[in-house]
Amino acid sequence: MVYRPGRVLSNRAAVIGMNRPTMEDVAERAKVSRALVSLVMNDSPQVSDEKRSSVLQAARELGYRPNLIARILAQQRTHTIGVLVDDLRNPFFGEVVDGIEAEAADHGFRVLILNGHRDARREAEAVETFLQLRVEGMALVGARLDDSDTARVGLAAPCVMVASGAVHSGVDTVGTDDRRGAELAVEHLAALGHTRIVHLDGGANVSAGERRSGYESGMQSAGLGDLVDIRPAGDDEADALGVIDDLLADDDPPTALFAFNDLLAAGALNRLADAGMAVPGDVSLVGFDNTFISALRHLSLTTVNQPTLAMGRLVVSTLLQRLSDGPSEPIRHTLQPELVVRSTTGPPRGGAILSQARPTPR
Amino acid sequence: MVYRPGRVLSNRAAVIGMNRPTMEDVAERAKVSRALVSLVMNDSPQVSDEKRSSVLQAARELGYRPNLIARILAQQRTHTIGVLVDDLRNPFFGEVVDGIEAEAADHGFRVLILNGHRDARREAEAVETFLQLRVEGMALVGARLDDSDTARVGLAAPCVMVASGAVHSGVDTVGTDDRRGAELAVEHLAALGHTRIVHLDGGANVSAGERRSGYESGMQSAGLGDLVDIRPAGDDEADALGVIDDLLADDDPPTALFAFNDLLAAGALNRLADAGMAVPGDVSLVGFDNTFISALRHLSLTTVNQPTLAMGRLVVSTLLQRLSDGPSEPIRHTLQPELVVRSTTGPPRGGAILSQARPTPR
DNA sequence: TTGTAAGCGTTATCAT
DNA sequence: ATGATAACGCTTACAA
Repeated sequence: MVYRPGRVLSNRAAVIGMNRPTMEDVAERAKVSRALVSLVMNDSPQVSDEKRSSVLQAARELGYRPNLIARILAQQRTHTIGVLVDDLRNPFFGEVVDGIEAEAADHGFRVLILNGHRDARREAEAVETFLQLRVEGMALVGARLDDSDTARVGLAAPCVMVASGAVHSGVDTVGTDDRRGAELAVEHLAALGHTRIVHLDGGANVSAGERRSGYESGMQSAGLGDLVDIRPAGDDEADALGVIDDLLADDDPPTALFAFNDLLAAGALNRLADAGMAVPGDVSLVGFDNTFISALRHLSLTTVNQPTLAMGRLVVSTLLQRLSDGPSEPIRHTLQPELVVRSTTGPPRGGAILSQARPTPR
Repeated sequence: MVYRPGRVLSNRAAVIGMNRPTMEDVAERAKVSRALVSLVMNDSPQVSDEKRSSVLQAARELGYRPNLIARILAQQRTHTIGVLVDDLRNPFFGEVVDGIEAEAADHGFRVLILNGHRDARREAEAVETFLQLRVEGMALVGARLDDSDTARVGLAAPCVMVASGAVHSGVDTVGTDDRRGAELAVEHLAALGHTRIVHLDGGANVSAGERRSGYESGMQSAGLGDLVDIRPAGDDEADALGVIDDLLADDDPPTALFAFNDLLAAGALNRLADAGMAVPGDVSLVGFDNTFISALRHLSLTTVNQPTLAMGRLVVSTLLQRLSDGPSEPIRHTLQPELVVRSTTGPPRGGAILSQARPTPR
C-alpha cells in the first residue's frame, strides 16, 4: 500500500468543510486500491460485482461524494459551458438560457451561469472567470463586450455571441436579424399611415446599433426622412423616457413610437398613460422580443418576435460544432424575426388608412 | 530543476484547448521557480521588483492564464457560493440574485448560478453539482426540495433557503413572512367589503403552503368562512386559471381574487379581460412579490412587496456567519411584507364601503 | 528573496 | 479484474 502521510486538517479545510472523505478513504475501508474505486465510481463494466458492491457500500457509509474539481483536473475536461447573461431580470434572456440548457443537457454538458449586470466591466470579469475555470465553450447572451474583447475571447475558447446584433469578429454568432426586425416594425407603422415615427433607442444594449440602423433604413425606404432617435445619456435606457413628454408637447408630435425592446416599450406605455395619451388612438407603439410581457392582455403590445428557444439550442450546437471542427471561419446563424401585431398599433388620427378591427380596444 | 517528463498532449486536451501554458512554462521562460511564479500571480509583497516584472512579462508573452481548477484543488478553497434559482424567467428571483451577488462580491466570493427549471428532480441534481464542485455555501432561491432533501443538503454544506415559505429543518432560512403577507392581502380585501374571496394557489411553489394558510387565517379572522382555493393539477399553476370562467358563471360569484404571485395575477387579469370582467369593478385582484410587472401602469396591480435586495444580501451574510460559526441552531431571518395598493382592488359592487378615488381607472 | 518538494483528489497507463 | 504509480497545475511549508 502506498505510503500516505496523515491528512492535514488545516483549520482552513476544517472550517470550510472541504475535508470530506476521499477516494483514498473509500479504498481503505473497502480494502481495495484507489484505482478500483475510481473504476466503480465511473461505473466501468470490468469490475467484479463483489468488489463493486463493497466499494459502493464503503462509499455510502462514509458519505463519499466525488470531488469534481479533482476529477476535472485529472481528466482535463470540464464538460461545462459557461453562459454569460447580460441581465437576469430581463425575461428575454431567461428564455434563451432555457434553450441553451435544454440542448446542453442533451449532449451531457453542464451549464454554469454568470450574471453580467448590464455592465461591460463585469462581463469581462465573468468571461475571465469562465476562462480560468476552463469551460469548454461559452455563450455570451447579450453581452456588451466590444469587438476587440470578443476577438480576444474567441481566441481563448470557443465562444458564441447570442443576440449580438452586430457581427463580431473572431467569434461565432447566433442571433435574430435585428435590422430586419426593426424594419418590419417601421414598415408596419408606415403602412398604417404613420409618418412621424420616433425610435426609443437601446443605448448600450448590444443589439441597439442594428435595430437603430433598421429603423433608419426602414424609414428611408418608406420615404420618411424625419428620423428622431431618443438615446439615453447613461446606461439605463429607461432614463430617456422623460423625453416622451416633451415630444408630445411638440407642434407636430410623433404619432408612433418604436421601442428597442418590450421592457422599454412597457416603460413608454407608462409614460403615455401618465400623459393621458391613448394607445393606439393618439400614439402607436411597437416593442421588440415578444416576451410574455407583451402578451399580457392589458398591454397587448405589438412587437417583434425572436425565436428564443431555437436560438438557445442553436448556440449549443454551434459550440459543439466548433469544438469538433477546430478553428475556421466564424459561423453565423441569423434567424428571422416576425412581426406580432397586437393592440398597440393602429392608424394615426386622421391618417390615410381606414381604422381596422382590433382585438381588445383599450 | 525538477524532472518533468514531456507534456502529454492527448488529443482530448488538444481538442478542447486545455493545453494552455502553465506556471511551469512561465517559470521556465522567466528562468525562475514555479513557486515564485505563484507568488507573483497572487501578488505577494515579498518578491523583488525585478523578478516580478520578468515573470509578468513571461506570462504576458505566453498568454498565461491561471488555472482556477488547479488552484482550488491546491488551496482547498473555492471562494464560491452556489445559487440555485427555481425559475430564471420569474423576475422576482432575478432580483433576489442581484442582492446575493452584490453582497458576495463585497466579501470576495464568486457566485455560480444553476437553474432549477421549477423541477424538484433537476434542483436536486443542481445541488449535487454544487456539492461536487465544493462550493463553500449555497443559496436555494425558491427551490422546491422537500424537508428530507434540505436536511441532507444542510448536513453537507452551509445552505440557506430563500423565499422558502415553510421552515425547513437543518438549514438556515431567509424569507418574507408569507403567511402574514397573505393575511395582509385578505385583510385589505375584507376591509373593502369583499366576502367571497378566492385564492389562486401556487401549487408546487415553495411558498405556496404558507400563503395558502395565510389566506385561510386571514379569512377566518375576518369572519369569512367561504374558502375557495384553486389549485392546479400539474406543476404549472397557470393551468388552473381556466377555473376562473366557471367561478364567474356561478350564482354567487366571487368578488375578489388573491393570486399566489404577480405572474399568476397577470394571467388572471388576462382571463378576466377575456371574460369581459372589469377590474376592480366586477372583481378585485391582489398579487404577490411586487415585481416590476405589477408596477406597469396598465396592470397597476395591488400586491404584496418582498424586500428582494435586502433578502439577497441577508442570504450571503447568513452564509458567512454560518461559515465562521460552524454548526449550530438554524438561523431564521424573516422580513416583513408590505401591502402595495394600486388599482386592481376596490369595493365590491354594492359593497358596504363607498367607492374611493383611484389613480387610473381602467 | 528564491527554490525544493510535498501535497490537493482524481484519472489513466501499464503491469500483473 | 486489480494494483502501482505517474500525471493534472497549482499552493505552501520549509530550506537555503
